Amino acid sequence: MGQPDTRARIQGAAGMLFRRHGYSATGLKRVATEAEAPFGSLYHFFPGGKQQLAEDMIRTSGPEYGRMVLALLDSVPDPAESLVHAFEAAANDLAAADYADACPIGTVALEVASSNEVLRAATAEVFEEWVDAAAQWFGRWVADPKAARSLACSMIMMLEGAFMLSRAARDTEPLRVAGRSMAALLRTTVAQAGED
Amino acid sequence: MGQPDTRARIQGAAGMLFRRHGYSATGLKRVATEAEAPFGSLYHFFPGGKQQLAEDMIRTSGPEYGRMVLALLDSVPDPAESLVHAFEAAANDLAAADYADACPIGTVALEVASSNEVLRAATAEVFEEWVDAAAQWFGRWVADPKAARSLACSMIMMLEGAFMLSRAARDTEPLRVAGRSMAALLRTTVAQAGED
DNA sequence: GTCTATATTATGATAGAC
DNA sequence: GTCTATCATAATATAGAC
Repeated sequence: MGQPDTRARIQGAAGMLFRRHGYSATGLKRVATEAEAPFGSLYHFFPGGKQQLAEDMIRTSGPEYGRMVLALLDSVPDPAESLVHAFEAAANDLAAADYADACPIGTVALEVASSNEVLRAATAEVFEEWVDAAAQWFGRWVADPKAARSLACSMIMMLEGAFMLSRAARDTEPLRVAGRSMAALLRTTVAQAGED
Repeated sequence: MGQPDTRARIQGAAGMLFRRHGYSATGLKRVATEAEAPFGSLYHFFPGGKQQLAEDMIRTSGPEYGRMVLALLDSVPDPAESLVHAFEAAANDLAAADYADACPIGTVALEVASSNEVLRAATAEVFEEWVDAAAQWFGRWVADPKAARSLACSMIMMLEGAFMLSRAARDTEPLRVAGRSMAALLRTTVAQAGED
């Protein structure tokens, strides 16, 4: 390695561009420029070209992002309050990034769902991992595994949908609404279980 | 008009491709081919090129789709049950379309959010219209306008997020979970208002 | 209004000197 | 491993015959 990790810079630039503009709109020339790397290095480190670069991003940034979101979920003792705080943190981050950087794989996931089987499968696996991890977290307050998994899946969906609406409107309100709705959903699930 | 509405065929083909593959991945050559229209006709009817074609799609298919979804929400007297049925209908439609045709503007909305101000604003206006219309519907069962609007926004977000996960996994389960969660959210909101 | 041909630029990808 | 030049192709867009 001559430069301080050319490969990492390429990965970083690709991840940023895929996240902001999606798969199709991201050109490899632009990736090389943004990474301050010669174009040839891109194919040296990623012989599979654009698809390999995207799959690498999905399988690296995806799990990382999942861990980051899950880590936000223990900010306070009350889980419902934690949900509100986590979505508020996401809202603040999104606004600070000028509504550019939301979910690293969401845009790509929709783009490739019907056109690239390799990348579709990669995004599906990441979503599945997120739901599994979140279901474990909800399991700490909801005894029924099916109920915990339903909450987990709902949280991921609400987050993705909230990112879409917040980015489109350039307004954090959808994300804040999503957090309050998830808190209400958790509270009512816990209360309902207590009745049995 | 010589052929039975060349313009409409171009609109239809563009809408289908934008919906399935997004904005960047949709080529105008392919649009013309799919529409069985000569390439020149495309620029004859849409001098603004790709962007005009996309904006037209967003402002036409967007409101149409909103009305279609809202119309599903009165299938049965109980509103919570209606929500479950509406999401189930969306799930069945998506599976029948081989997970290709979900929300007509969702993919485009994420793609253009940080790169095309005209199209971003168009998607934002459509989402706003949807939330307004849904808030009116929820208002029939929830007296507080803020609560009704919160439910409406949550429903749209949950639907968009569910489309993303269902398309990625090629599985209708996320959409069905979303419907049940929205039903629970409505029920708890109605119950909570009754306590006051 | 219809349709073909083409201009121009960008894309993903490769070859090969160093 | 680095970097440049270039390939082949496809993109958006336009010109102009009919």
